[in-house]
Amino acid sequence: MFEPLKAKYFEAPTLELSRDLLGKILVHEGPEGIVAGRIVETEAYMGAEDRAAHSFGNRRTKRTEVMFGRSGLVYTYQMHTHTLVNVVSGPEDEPRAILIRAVEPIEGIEFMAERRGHHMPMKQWTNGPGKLTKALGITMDYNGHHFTERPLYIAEGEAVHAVSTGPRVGIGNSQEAVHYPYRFWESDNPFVSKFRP
DNA sequence: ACCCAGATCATCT
DNA sequence: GATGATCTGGGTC
Repeated sequence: MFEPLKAKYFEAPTLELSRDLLGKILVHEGPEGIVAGRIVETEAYMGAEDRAAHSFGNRRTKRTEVMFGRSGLVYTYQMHTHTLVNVVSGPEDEPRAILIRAVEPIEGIEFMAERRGHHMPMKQWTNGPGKLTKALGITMDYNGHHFTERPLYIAEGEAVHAVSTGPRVGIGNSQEAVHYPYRFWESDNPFVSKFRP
């Protein structure tokens, strides 16, 4: 089946890792069974110097604390009623993270359908950061977990065909950071999220 | 295009 | 202790 990647994998520079995570498999071995999705969209948040990052200016709160830890840790946070999941990146005390914005359903289709609602077309199950956490059953309980460990981990996958880059989504008030090309997605993949105008 | 659900945090009072 | 903003999604208009 799927095997977790080693901790060393997550030590790559943040932008490189954001690009490389495309095609990898996000796996959750939940109580009901295995659900997995192929990562097709990510966004890098570059820590102290990035106005769009929670950790801008090394802001350290209960929420951002895990971003200061070692690479490969799970950073989850709530956006209104939704949970969003990030991969912590960079050495300790460099509070960088990569937001997983979209995945392509691979395994456990029936569990995803159940959690997202059978009336919804498959394309809309996981094409957004709040949607994929719900589809895969990822909750705030995983904050501080490590992506090399079951039951929530990242595994080797199928290489991406082509990668596009562009500005990040939904960071309107972040001044100069608004235009940084820190969003990565697999070109023409139908499970990539819609840009928010 | 708007509305609202409501966790977390900064910035008030 | 209250308010306003946010890395969003679903429903409705």
